[in-house]
Amino acid sequence: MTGPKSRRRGAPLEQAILDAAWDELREVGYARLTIEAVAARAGTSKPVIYRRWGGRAELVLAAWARKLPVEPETPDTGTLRGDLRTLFSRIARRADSMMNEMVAGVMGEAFRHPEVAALLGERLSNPSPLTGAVRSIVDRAVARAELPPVELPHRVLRLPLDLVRNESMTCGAPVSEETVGSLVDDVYVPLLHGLAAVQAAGGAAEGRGVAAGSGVGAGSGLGAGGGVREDVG
Amino acid sequence: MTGPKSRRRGAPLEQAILDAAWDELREVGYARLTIEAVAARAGTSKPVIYRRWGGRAELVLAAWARKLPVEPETPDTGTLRGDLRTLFSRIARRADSMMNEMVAGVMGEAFRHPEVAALLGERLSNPSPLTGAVRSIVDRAVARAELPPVELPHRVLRLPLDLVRNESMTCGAPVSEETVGSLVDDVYVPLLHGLAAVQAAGGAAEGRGVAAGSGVGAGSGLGAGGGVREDVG
DNA sequence: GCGATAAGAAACGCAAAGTATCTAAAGGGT
DNA sequence: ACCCTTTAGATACTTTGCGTTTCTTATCGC
Repeated sequence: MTGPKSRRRGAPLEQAILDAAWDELREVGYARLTIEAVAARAGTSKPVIYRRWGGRAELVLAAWARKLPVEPETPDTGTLRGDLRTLFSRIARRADSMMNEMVAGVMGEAFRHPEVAALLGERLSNPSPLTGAVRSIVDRAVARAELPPVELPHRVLRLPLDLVRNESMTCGAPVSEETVGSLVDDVYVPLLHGLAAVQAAGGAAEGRGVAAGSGVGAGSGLGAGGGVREDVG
Repeated sequence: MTGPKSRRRGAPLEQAILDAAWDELREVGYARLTIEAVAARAGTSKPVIYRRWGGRAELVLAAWARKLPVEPETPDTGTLRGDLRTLFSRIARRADSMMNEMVAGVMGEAFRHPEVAALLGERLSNPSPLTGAVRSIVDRAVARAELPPVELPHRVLRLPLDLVRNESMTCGAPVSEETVGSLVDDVYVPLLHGLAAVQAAGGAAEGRGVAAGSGVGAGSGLGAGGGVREDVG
């Protein structure tokens, strides 16, 4: 054996710490994850971790970043709605409670640490493999003439993930099949049809869709509302 | 004066504590809010607070619940798009960083305390005054023939708030006018048109819209994906 | 091998959580 | 007016984890 006094450095040590952090995250969650526990699990000590990362949030984000996005196999059920339900369900499974608890926790700290906010935002706004799946699903639906040709803005591409995450986080529980159905049937499918319609109508007026010249109160008028702002929900 | 030894009890004391909690929240935010500080500000002591609430999350939720939802004056700019932009902007202003930091923080704890999750979920899924505003805006657009008649499912009614909150929380910064524009133009307006179209077409097939009989992979098949579930974004 | 670098171990001060104990004030009932 | 139950308010305590400091010594580049 290497003996009781072998001492790792650099990359291998870093990997060990990140692995430990990830395992700890899976076992106790973000709220109960402590630097000390990660250090212990990695067989190292706190200062080694603090020398590399600024705190829990950064450590966890680094551990997360190592996990490569899983390319979801694009579902192919034969209908737009079926494909979307399958896709949304898969997202809902993967966005399990550990993941969401982590995101919620990191978010809480992101408000105080701009660099954490930046890392998190980057992580959440680039669901690259998912956007590909959405695109293929829609393309296939267009090919089947189930949907008029439509171009999907970035916002719409990332919407599935945003919807599911929002749902999962606000109810703090796994997203039910019923909810998935509602997201697909009440929101996403109609949205796709609407986008197609709007693009067919507005034709020339690219980019900013719909009634493109109409924005009356659009700029920064924003009306009254300057007062109380106590509540949102 | 009442003298240095006047002692509040019951409701008045409770109100004082909740006010203190709210003020503290506004000043230092959820992450840095401590029970001790709230007790000090309210001129009372920790045990008094712990006798009434289980911890930060419950205390803060109670303080929040006292703030009555502000009835937003329904904007009236003359166009659907203008009204929506104004409404979304107002939501974005009210969902300021304090609010979102609080929600994020409470969410973090909600995963460990089911009762907190319940309170939070209830609070977030009933944006009653907002749904009214959305309805009026849409009704007016329908009256102007800017939009075919359309019925809005609950999910669609709460979508504006969900979209803005999601945006605000994931980027940890105020939602820009540009983002608001994207939410309205790329998502919400097309969605409304799509809903109208779908309802006009599907006519009889109420409730669950679109291709109502098609759900192939809908049930619980959910395909592969059972393996890695490491990443979402 | 030598010297710079950095890991590992231990301990620190600090802050806040949550709990326990005690006192004395408030308020209700007679 | 009194007593008696309730509970506010004060204080102190244990625990936990943070983030830091110090010191020793293993590892690596030269």
